[in-house]
Amino acid sequence: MTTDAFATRLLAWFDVHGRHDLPWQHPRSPYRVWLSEVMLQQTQVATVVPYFLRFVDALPDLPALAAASPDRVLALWSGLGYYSRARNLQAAAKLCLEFHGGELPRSVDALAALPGIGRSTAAAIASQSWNDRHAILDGNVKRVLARFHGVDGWPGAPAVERRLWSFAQAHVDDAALAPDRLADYTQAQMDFGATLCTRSRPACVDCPLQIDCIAFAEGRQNELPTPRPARTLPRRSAVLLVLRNDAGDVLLQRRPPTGVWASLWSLPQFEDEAGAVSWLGRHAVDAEESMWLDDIAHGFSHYHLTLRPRLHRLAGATRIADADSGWVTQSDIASLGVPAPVRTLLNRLFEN
DNA sequence: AAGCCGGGGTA
DNA sequence: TACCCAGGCTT
Repeated sequence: MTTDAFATRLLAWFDVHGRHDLPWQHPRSPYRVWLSEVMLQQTQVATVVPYFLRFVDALPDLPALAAASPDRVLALWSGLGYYSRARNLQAAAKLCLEFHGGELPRSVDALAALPGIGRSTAAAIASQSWNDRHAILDGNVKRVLARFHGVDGWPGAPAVERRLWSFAQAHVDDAALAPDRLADYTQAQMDFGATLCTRSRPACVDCPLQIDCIAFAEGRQNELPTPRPARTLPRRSAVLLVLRNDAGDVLLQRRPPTGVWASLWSLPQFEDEAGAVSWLGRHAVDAEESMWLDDIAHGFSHYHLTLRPRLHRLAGATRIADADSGWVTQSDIASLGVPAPVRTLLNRLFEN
């Protein structure tokens, strides 16, 4: 199983072609590795880099993260998506302060017991922070192993995923993989999948694993890994109320603690126009002027959403703010967690 | 096992 | 448009 020298060939490739200047590598601390790994869940490197730099500048260590207000953390996450990652991140920081002396725990099992850290992320943190010998299995590794070992079937299927984990474990257990190179090996797998063994048009001519790669031998590198089974996503629509008062401020509401965009600040949202009209009537809102703005198309992983914003300019003093809503200025919005399409809409609004 | 949870890059 | 990405949590 390990005679293919998978790990050592990958490391030799990494020394020449790997990425050695990512921001979380300099300096490389457990806190920065952890933050980067969570940000990188289902999110590409180029997207993460500016968010990572802003986050560590604002909250440079674990105690600072634990002590920050939840709204501050969500604001720093705003635009990255999957906001439960941010909530879990802070919850984990508080657990570390309470149970682990203010640091990340030193074992993968204790890491994986923290919210937001699963098996692969725990292994990535431990190997990169302390050179611990643990296998990772992220999207990159799944693709590389599916090709190298010729594994058929969608990697998201549990049976396929179990096979891929066993291959990943066998490679990391290779005695030829030096104990001081586990951090590099983890990074090498990610870099290899992200830059050479890419989803489309992999650079097989430059591949150090080519002679043992089953997909290449069978000419199936463009067919593996097997794509996810097709699914047609449902379409939904919603009406957003853009209320502006005399001062030009906009009314934002905190969203419910569960569901999409949980606990973020957004515009009042309704299933349809009737719901919006009813809400306006209940709050005795008297619009001086109103108009429909351009629709916003927004895609989620499980449905498509069309947002239909309706602008109302309100006359006179309107008192509809409470603990979960308030009138905000353009500069207020910068410090709040706001869904990306709503932030785009508000930025356009304030420019006019 | 399947559904939920964002946003952006890419072909 | 459709798919994928340094996944994990909930049911």
